[in-house]
This record gives sequence, structure tokens and C-alpha cells, in this order.
Amino acid sequence: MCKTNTKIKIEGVRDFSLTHIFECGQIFRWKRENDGSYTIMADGDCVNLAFFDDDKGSGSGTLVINGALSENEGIWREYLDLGTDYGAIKKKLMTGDKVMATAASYGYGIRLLRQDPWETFISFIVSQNNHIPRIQGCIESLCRQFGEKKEAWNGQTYYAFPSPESLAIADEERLDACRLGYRAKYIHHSAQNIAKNGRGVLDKLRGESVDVAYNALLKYEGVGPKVANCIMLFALDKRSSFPIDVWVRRAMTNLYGMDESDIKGMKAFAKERFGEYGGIAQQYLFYYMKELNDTDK
DNA sequence: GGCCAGGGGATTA
DNA sequence: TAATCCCATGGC
Repeated sequence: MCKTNTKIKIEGVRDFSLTHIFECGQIFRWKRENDGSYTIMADGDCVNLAFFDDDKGSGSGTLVINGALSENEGIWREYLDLGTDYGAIKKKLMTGDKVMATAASYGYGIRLLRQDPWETFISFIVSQNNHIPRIQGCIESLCRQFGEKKEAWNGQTYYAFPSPESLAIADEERLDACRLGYRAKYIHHSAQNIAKNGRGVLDKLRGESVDVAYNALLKYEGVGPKVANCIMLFALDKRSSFPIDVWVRRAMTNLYGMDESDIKGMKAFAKERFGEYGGIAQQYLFYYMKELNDTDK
């Protein structure tokens, strides 16, 4: 837990749940504390997010960002996408769609974070055909093996997310220690590729069209349609991206009655029905489908 | 387009 | 203990 000497307090936050945001699979580095708050070590800070619902489970309340400087409030608002009216988006998505009405009610506090492109790039190569607990372990190992050792203002030491340059020159033994399996060579090769021109080549894709960004991402080893869509959705502001993985495919099959092999049809369906909010719809479906699976047992 | 190997661990049978 | 599964991709 972060000892706090600075904090930002934001009142009147709506459609918000830390659990939904950090457990819906868009990010793997925030740690849940026993009190339900979440902590991360980054950029020399130890930051802890706590949310206080006005009424339990309402999604409306006060957000406290412990360990953050007040001058950075704008950065946190942007990261947490607080400027977007998710209530209005949910309303649109839920209209005339009972499946989505149930899914979005269940994951009422999901928000899409605006993440760092490089971190997202590596994280979702790691994520492919993998379990979330193991993804978290792999990413933590990568930080520990190749990230810069740092000390936060509160004296806690931690390891930063490794740079493209450090992964480009990673030696095999230490890469093996991260238990990445066959993904290790994807990460090594793609890091070498990105290190040549710097991580800015990914940041630049934010300003490009969906098609340009998508095709640029597909050129990297280990990045296929699913991973490219995740990077675009979580880090490049391409909110219409609709990544189709095992769970979303299952949702489309079991809940919408589509043919499980018809990926093309699912993409077309998402574009037609969810449009510019495809990515948000995808998160509601993913989170809800996993819950259905858990309660089934 | 279809098929299958690739790692490894968590979960299920 | 064995089989199956996992936010897939690359190569054939």
C-alpha cells in the first residue's frame, strides 16, 4: 500500500468500478489490495486508487488517487477516460439488445484506459493463447529481469517496464526465466525492430487511421489480428476495434447465436451493431462471458 | 482456407 | 495423474 503525502480527489465520478476496470483484461499490472483499492509502481511514483461508492455498487462516487501530484490530475483523468460519458454509451448499446443490456449492467463500471503503446504492444503479445494469472506473472518477470530498478518517493523499490532497447539485447537465458514459451522470440524480434527507430514509431500510430495503424502493427512478428486490435483499442484510441478472442467468440456464439467459425461475420456484426463503440461493447461481452463461465461451475 | 506445432501452467476430469 | 484450456500466430 502506498503511504500518501499527496493525493487527488475527484468527486462525482460515474459509471466507475476499479474491479471492473482492472479485472476486465485490458491491463495486467495493477495490484489489488485487501481493501479493494489498486496499486501500481510507475514513473518514480507509487500510486494507489481508491473508489468510494455513494451507494454500494452504484458506480457513482468519489475517486481518490493517493500518491499523485495535483498538477497531474489531467493526466489521470485522461488515463481513466473520465471525460467520456459511459452512461450514454451504455444506453445506446443496450437499446434493443437484451444480451448487451445484461452484459453492460453486469460490467457497469468498465472504462477503457488510455495506455502506453509500447507496454500494451508487449503485454498483448504475451497474452496470446495464455491465462490472465500467467500473463501477469510473465510481465512481472520481464520487468524484474529487464526493467530499470527504481525507488519510489516512499522508499519502495520496484522495476520499471523494460524499454525496447533492453529487450532488444535481452540474452536468452534471462528471457527463458520469464517463462514466455514460444512468445519469447516474438518479443525479442519485435523489440529489436522497434528499438531501431525508438518506441515513438508506436506512439505515432495514434494519429494514423485505423487501417494504417492495423497494417503497421501486423508487420511485427507475433502480432496478428487479435493482438493488433487489442493494441489499437487499449493504447491507440481506436475505440471501434473489436478484438475477437475465445471469450468474445463464445459470447457471439452462445449469446447471439452465431456460427462459431464465422469470424468475418462477427466482425461485420460488431461493426453494424456497435459501430464506433465496438471496443467498449467487446469489453462488456468479454467480462460478462467470463462471469457466466465462472458461475457455471 | 485449414491444420498444427509452439510453452507452460492453471484448471478440470 | 491425465487431459484440457488459455484474450493466437506463423508456416505450411
